[in-house]
Amino acid sequence: MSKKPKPHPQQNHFLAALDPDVQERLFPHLELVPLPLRSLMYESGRTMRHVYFPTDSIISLQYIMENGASTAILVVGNEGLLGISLLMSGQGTPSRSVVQSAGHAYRLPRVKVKEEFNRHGKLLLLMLRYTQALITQVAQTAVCNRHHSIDQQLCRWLLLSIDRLSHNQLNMTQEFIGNMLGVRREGVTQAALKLQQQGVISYSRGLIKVLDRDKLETLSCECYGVVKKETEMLLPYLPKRQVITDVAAIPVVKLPTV
Amino acid sequence: MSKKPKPHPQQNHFLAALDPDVQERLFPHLELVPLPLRSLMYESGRTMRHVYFPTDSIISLQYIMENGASTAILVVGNEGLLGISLLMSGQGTPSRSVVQSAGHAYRLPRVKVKEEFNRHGKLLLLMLRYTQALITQVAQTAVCNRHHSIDQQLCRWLLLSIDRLSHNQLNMTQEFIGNMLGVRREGVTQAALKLQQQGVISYSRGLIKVLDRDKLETLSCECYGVVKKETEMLLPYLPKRQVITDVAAIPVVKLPTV
DNA sequence: CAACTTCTGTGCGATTTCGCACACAAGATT
DNA sequence: AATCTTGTGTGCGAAATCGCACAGAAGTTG
Repeated sequence: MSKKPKPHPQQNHFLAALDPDVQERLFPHLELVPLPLRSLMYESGRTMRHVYFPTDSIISLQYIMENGASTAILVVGNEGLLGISLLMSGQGTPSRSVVQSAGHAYRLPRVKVKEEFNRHGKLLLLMLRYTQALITQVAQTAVCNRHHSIDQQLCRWLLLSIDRLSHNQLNMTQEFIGNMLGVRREGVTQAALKLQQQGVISYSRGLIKVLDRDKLETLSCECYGVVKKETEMLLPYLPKRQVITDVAAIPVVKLPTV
Repeated sequence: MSKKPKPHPQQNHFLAALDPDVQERLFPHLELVPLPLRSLMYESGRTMRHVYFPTDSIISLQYIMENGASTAILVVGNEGLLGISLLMSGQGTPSRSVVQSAGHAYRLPRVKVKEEFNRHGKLLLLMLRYTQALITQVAQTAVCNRHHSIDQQLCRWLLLSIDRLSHNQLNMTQEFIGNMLGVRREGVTQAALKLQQQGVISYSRGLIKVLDRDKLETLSCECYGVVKKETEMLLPYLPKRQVITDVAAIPVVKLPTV
């Protein structure tokens, strides 16, 4: 296969929504980072030096219990960014961030973002709105964990994921999904089987294809809809006033693997 | 019983931590609001015109499902404030806020807070830190809902609540706790019985007394500790530089009951 | 004090999820 | 082709929780 073209920074909606002057200040410091499946972006206790803006990748944020059990509480794709806590307090969070769908992200040094943040312009404004959408997603996860079946939660999870991609395929095993939802792998198998029998998805060895998105929505709990609606209300990144960027000139960085 | 003295604004740690000049600008607009048990502070779809700073009350924030089931995702006491979403986006959230422990709160018109917020001073700084602590609490609730027993969650809930009061008594029925945790009333009864038999709490008809706080902590899941640690790290409201305020001059407001 | 409402205790079968064990299937390795 | 690793399907008893029904206890009201 030949070399694929680099993704453009503007593919990340958050970056795209920044004012041209902000973009002009920040974009010279951009680095492109390929994100292989399952690489570890952040772990509790470590220091994060960059803020990441996914273009065609998905990062999920999970909390890990002392006994190793985990739950994903948030999915970040090209609608947002990873690392708002760096702006809010400078402190890390007691969480872990893992690449859930391989792809790329642009990143900026936390210092540069912080500088721009302190100008109290569009970046601050967008960050606040994104934070509220984030809180909604986390809160709805809490509710969902309490009240809904594995079947419903699987639907929600699949929808949240494909919403953040330009295709309908997901690279994740049932074991992985189990970790994300905080349930047994067998439980995911049962739920996935039902979906496959209904022709909603098909899958094999870690590759899931969504065949009937509409049906998936009807089978999902209301949680997905609530989050989606709130997100769309809070993040209407409408007029993309783009700064022309020479993508080729942006350096590419390799992340260390776990 | 004779009239009790008004609580002081500085009893709210957030207000107390503001710089004197900020306090001087804001405090003239303060109103004192008595918060009767179970009064409704906010409901999804309504407009909030004030930001509330509890002094000796607790407000809990819950999400309601279409079928009426609910889960509390956040507890707000004198360490924080209700209404950050007004600052973050101006939009409401799909949640409901209820007074969980009667008492008082000071409130400020959203416009005044927003004005001060836009000065990008201490208020903004504190608000960001508080928001991060809030996210941690919500996220930990999500994890807890997934992985821990009713017994453990009851302990967590009791601890979060009494931490925000100056005494060790809680006014809530088991039915109410059930609504907050999103579990059946009978489940709460079972869990509460165990605690009472171990001498950790005593209760009768909606009045719970915490007798052995230490034991309660050991019986709780790790979620409580994580939230507490993060909160203390993020909100070290250290030097209280107080503006002398004439409490008597602050107007008192009555909230409409549900 | 009688009637009523509210809160708490208890029992039981249904349901969901868990934990574990194991079989099988599809790629990957040699 | 033979073997190994990884991912998926299945069966079972155990545990937690649910939904419901009802009884009794503690206040409240008339």
